Amino acid sequence: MKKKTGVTIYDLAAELNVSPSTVSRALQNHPSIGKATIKIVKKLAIERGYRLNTIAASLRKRETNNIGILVPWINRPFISSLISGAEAAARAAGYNVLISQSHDSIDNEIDNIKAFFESRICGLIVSLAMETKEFDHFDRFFENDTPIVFVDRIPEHLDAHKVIIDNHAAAFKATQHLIEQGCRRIAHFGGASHQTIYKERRRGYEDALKKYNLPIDESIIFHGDRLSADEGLKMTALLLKMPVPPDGIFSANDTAAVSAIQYAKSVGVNVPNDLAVIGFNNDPLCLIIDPPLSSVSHPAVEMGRIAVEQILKIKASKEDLLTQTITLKTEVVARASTLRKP
Amino acid sequence: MKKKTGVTIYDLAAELNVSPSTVSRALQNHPSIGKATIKIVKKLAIERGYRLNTIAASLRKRETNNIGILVPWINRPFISSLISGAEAAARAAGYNVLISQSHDSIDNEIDNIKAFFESRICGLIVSLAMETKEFDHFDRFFENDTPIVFVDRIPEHLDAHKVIIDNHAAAFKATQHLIEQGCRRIAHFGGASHQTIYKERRRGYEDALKKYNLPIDESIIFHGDRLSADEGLKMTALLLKMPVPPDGIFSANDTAAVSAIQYAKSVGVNVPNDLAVIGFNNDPLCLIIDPPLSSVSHPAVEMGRIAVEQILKIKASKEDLLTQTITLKTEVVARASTLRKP
DNA sequence: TTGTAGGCGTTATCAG
DNA sequence: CTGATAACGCCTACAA
Repeated sequence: MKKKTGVTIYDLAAELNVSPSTVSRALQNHPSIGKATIKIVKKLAIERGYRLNTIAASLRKRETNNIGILVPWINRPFISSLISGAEAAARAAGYNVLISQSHDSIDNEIDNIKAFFESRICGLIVSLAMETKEFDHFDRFFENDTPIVFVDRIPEHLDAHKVIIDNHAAAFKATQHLIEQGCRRIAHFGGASHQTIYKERRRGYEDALKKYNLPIDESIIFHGDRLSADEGLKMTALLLKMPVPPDGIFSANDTAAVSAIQYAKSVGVNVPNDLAVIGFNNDPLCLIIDPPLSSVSHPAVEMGRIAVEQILKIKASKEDLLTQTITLKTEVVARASTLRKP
Repeated sequence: MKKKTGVTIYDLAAELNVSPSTVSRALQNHPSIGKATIKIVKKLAIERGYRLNTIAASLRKRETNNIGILVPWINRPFISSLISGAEAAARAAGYNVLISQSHDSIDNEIDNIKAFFESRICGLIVSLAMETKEFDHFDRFFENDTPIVFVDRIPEHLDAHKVIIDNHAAAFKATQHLIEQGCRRIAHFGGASHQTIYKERRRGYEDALKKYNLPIDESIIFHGDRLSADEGLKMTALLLKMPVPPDGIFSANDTAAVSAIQYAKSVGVNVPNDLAVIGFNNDPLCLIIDPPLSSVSHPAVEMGRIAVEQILKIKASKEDLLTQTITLKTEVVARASTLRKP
């Protein structure tokens, strides 16, 4: 198992009768190297097929050019789109992308963060595990000045760079949309309530109800652990068995919303007329379910791209940048699951 | 931006009055180091919070502990599951996973392979881009003895390690299932016909027809570029406008199959009685569409895991292993889109 | 503008 | 069983 080493800056230096440092500097367009020298060096580098040994450079600089991405699950439409956007942006800038998944477990999250740290990533993008409530495991990166950007599921009270959507506004608009379609008793499927995104979505939901003077009824507000299809079915079953069932559901994700539609159909409840349903994320499955599911668009690919751009920006600036939160736009995508015929 | 260096083997060596080499060897359980020494060294390593600098080790060993995964698209259910399986297995073994996507373009594939090579990955898992017909860009890895494992979309005639499913058998069984449900005129949606998986699926389809003495009719066999939802709609529209439309469709993926159902429903064609539809991959959307889509299960997570295991096995063995093709089992998952009432 | 020299932290090769 | 020494390939004060 021998790896061919390839051409080094020493080889080029020898051939050109200059020192290796000159070659090194020329290759990186160091200002103090003559234009002519730079040109000659680069020309030979190409001719000889020189390739930077990033490992050696990493050792010297004490960091790699790998950006780590930690997410709860890779195989979810929203997340894999986010990764896709991040990967494309990173690669375009000459960085690699390392991925790992917490499976929504805090222990995994801690382990993976540690592994990332030890492999000397040069930047980290994180969407928190459902379980995560403490953030000490990120401290080593802060101490280290390794840029971190939190995306989507973020630590609300941590002073850190973040890329999010306005969950409150999105939820407000989604709920408002249901009200505009005539719903007066709207249930809510939320996620773990310590997670900011779910807390905010619930707040948006409640604020919309308030604005329209509709009562907030705790008995039709649920919080799922995972908002899985299974949970969606169970929650809907509970709702529809109530003496006064709701006439609308705002679900904090699409999976549970789809289940709601499926369950409603199975017991002869008409969607959207008896029960209007709106989800969140605008996953591809919105277009598969019948009737098509209204949802809130989520710019996942863009979020991934911007997170990488933030990492690069932070790295590029010498001083510590003030932490910044970038909020991306979302909109209600109205489809047949909420559009009632007049 | 200063990175804390942390404890090195020199620090441990100094404190224990042994040489750094002894520490290094003790840490890796080198056989020629005394049990006692090993114990002492490891104990101190833990106490002092020593962490291996993988970059330095990589420089010395000329390879990293990063496994690269190149896939067409990350944000597809089947692929993200495959990555998920690979990531979990790699991480459990102490490896990181680098991902990149070709977007089904050969140029991207070549670029990404080059980037992987330059970042000195220690193993590579590849599922080919739709466009790929030549494989020279992998040569550098072969010359280098860096293990490659091809998964799913593989180079048929290249002597290499592969993890696949038996596409011919799967397609045969799927087609047979349609026949058993009474279909006599079965159309086929295939992918790029130079890709082995699609060629094999078509062969399986044709062989099933032959076995049951059904004619093979080229006019109801399509090959999509991407097998997208859009293509699915168009192909179905063509089929249903024929003087003698088919009574069954075997699609080489689920996306196009779902479109077929949607189109059929939109023009009042009953699924499964007028038109039975079966897809491939058993994506989550099979359970969303109404009627639920029959499909062929695809052990994507397992495929990812096994690919990583193969990489590790190849690395572990000193001599060049004979190339091996591992074929995973699939089965027909029959649902309402094909199950006709007697 | 360029060269020199030392070091990043580890591992492999020799000797003992 | 253990130690000294020399790489791995690059970068960066400091010197010239």
